[in-house]
Amino acid sequence: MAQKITKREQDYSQWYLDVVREAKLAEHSPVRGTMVIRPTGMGLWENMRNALDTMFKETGHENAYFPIFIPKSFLSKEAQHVEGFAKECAVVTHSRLKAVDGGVEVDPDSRLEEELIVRPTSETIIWDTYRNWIQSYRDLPILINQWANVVRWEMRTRLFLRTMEFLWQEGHTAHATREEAVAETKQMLEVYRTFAEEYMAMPVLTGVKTESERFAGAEDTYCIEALMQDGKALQAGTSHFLGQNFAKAFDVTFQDSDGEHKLVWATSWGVSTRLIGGLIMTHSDDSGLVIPPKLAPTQIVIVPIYRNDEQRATVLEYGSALMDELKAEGIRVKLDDRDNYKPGFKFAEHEAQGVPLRIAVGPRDVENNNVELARRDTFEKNIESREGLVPKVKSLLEIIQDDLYKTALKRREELTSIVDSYEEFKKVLDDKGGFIYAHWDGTAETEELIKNETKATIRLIPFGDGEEGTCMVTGKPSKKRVVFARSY
RNA sequence: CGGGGAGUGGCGCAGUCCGGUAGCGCAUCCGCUUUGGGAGCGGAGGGUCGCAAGUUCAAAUCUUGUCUCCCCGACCA
Repeated sequence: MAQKITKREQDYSQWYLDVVREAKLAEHSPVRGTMVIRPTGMGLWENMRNALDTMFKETGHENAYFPIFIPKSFLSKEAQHVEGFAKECAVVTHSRLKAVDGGVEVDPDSRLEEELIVRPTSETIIWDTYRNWIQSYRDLPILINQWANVVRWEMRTRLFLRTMEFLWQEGHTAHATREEAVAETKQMLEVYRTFAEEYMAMPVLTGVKTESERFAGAEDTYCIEALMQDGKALQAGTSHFLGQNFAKAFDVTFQDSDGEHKLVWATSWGVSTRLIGGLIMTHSDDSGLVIPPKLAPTQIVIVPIYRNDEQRATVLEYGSALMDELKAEGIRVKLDDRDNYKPGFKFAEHEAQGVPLRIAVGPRDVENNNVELARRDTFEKNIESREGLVPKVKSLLEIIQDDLYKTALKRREELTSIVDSYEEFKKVLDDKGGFIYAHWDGTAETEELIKNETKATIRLIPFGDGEEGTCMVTGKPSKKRVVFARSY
């Protein structure tokens, strides 16, 4: 069997790229750091988007759309925010090209009066808009989400994990009180956690970012943090309590019920196509993509097996009847009736693309009223009776979903360590990787030192109270352990 | 942006050192035989060698510039 996918233990980065390619999720586009998301990848994103969108609606949010172009002056209004994003903004300076012998060049006469920023995130344009929408406490809260593309001029890119243009959702809410905004921030973090666990089958830790890892312009950044198979962490989603920073910068005030004019409290929260990268590195194996049934664009593929036209007709009839029955149950199913590929080839191809369940039907199955069921995640194959197959298959999809989560959780637990000394910390980091719970004195200096010496960062500070101790580096007191890891 | 590697039919590569007008495997198309784990045989199509300049009688090959990708670092979701 030809091996088109590099083995994980041989070269994890190459394996990741091979999986993306063989699963037909995406490919590089001519401009550095940009990608074409292919139908399979987009199908996956659409399923993720639909699930999230439903959850956003259920928590009272509405979708809106704000422009991709932002006046340059807006970016400079919130100091932290500028500092965070200034270095990675694409700027539109001209409005047209002109033809010159055989090609085109930028028309110098078309220089814009005010240059435009291609949004790296939309806080500024949104808060500029909210100012006009908010006058009274009766206008609050504003609970809006948008699905959009954003551009960040990254130095080093990887398909899905970090691209210059990516698709995401950004929620932007406005509230009358601090408490309400904080509650919103936490609620949306919970939405992300639920989505990651229940749909992506990806266990995540939740917590607060340290000051150095915080979103530019936020008072607090909460995050969900996942652990990849190679022991590196991935920030999978963030929810920010923005305090009154943007309200101050954009002068967004409201008259409260007590007659006082007050600054609005804000949140923003987002997840991106980066989640697809996380999904790949959580479940996939050396045969290709593995994706949870709830998100799989195709949940079941039916592969017919035959020796001649007569058998082909019989088997296809049997297979398409089964397909119709599965479709009627709302299952996303395909019948692979291509005649120019052999079954073995199709098996390998659908495995590479991560279809969770395969049903093979051949003349023997038709005769015995059977099918062969094969699980993508475990490669387990069984002959099953055609009678009662549909409910069996439905529950099997649920079992696969569940098993993927359990397997991922077990691996995360195995890759999680608790250490007390810096020596041990370094050893665990190099030998095993993963999440490491350790005491830290709470200073940016110590955090920086650890990062410089070990490349590990504080992924999050867990919520709530923890066991007190002393910092593994400085010996100063620590209120609780924080989570370290090397990360993507 | 610094260090390293690489761009040659759709994909993977050889050819580059030592210039002489492009080849292999897979894929594609046609035909026949096949089909329960990536089919076999026969035939056919497809490349201005990433792009741009330069050197030369002659450039995939030498020189310079530039773009893109991969790995490692600094930055970030």
